[in-house]
Amino acid sequence: MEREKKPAAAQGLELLRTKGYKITPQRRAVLEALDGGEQFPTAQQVLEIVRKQQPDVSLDTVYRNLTLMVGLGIVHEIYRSAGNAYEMVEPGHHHHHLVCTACGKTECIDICPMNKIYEKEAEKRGFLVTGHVFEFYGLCWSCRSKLAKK
Amino acid sequence: MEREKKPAAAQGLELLRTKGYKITPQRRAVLEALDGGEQFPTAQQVLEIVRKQQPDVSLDTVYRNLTLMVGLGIVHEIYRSAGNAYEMVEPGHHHHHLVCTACGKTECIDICPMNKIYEKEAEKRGFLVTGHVFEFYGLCWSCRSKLAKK
DNA sequence: TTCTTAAATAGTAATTTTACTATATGCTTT
DNA sequence: AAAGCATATAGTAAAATTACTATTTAAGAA
Repeated sequence: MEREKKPAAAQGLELLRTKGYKITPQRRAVLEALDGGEQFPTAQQVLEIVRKQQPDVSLDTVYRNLTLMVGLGIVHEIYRSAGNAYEMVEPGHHHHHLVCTACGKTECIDICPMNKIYEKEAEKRGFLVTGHVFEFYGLCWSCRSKLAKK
Repeated sequence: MEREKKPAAAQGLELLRTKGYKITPQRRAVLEALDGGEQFPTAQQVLEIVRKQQPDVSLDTVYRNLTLMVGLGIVHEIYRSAGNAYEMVEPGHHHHHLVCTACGKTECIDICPMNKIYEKEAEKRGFLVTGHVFEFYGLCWSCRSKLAKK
């Protein structure tokens, strides 16, 4: 049964094409893995999903394309001590994350502090802002409970 | 000639002691390396500085202590594609950074968007915020010029 | 000071991420 | 449809980061 293509992956492909990047089966697969699969996969998990369809894809290719897509704003990268996570950027749903430093649990928070003032401040210094990272680190409910019991 | 101890490093040691962590020569050296040496050193660079005084210190020890200090808010970690950078947190000078994705150049920007509203929003979800990351990524003046010339 | 003990370390291994190179392939032009 | 070419890939190597274990050591108690 053919899986329906989600809009975010399609828009990602369109942007790649517009920017002059080639549309390869590997790139399609990476985008589809992010779109269809589980939330916040690591690079390894993306590779595993991709290999179900294309067994010969290399880890290097996954990393190279994730990095490219992060740079283009198609994909969001979440820094975590035990393996970074990736997430498809849903157009019109810009947001950030709560990351538990104990168990790695990651969830969205619909907040963003970015504004023109900040960008102008950077521009004054000759800096062209192409992206930003804003994440909360701390303890999720489950880990707070466990630590309190000690 | 005895080097004068800087206040930030001293406060870091004090916090470690308060929290029950042991004061080891390695921890002193890591703090002094961050305080005295060059700006935004990588873990490798911290190790090199530390080894000038204590040649047998292991890389593991440097990483372990940097991570500990980041968790305690003594040290700030800056995520960069080619090697993360570290910075002593100067009490009373909370700030964030501009990071050039082309050359890695890093500079401070005296801005922070964190506020009570955000923390309360996280608390509603059972999440205890212990830290946050807010960084700008883009191109510095020098790299913008080089890319324009192509 | 000496003793005790939990925490920290050095050394090493494992994992994650990035870099390199020869080959293959998507895209444009013919 | 075929050719040319710059880009992308697989495979591998290198570098950065995290984890593991036996030994050492800082800090409090006797």
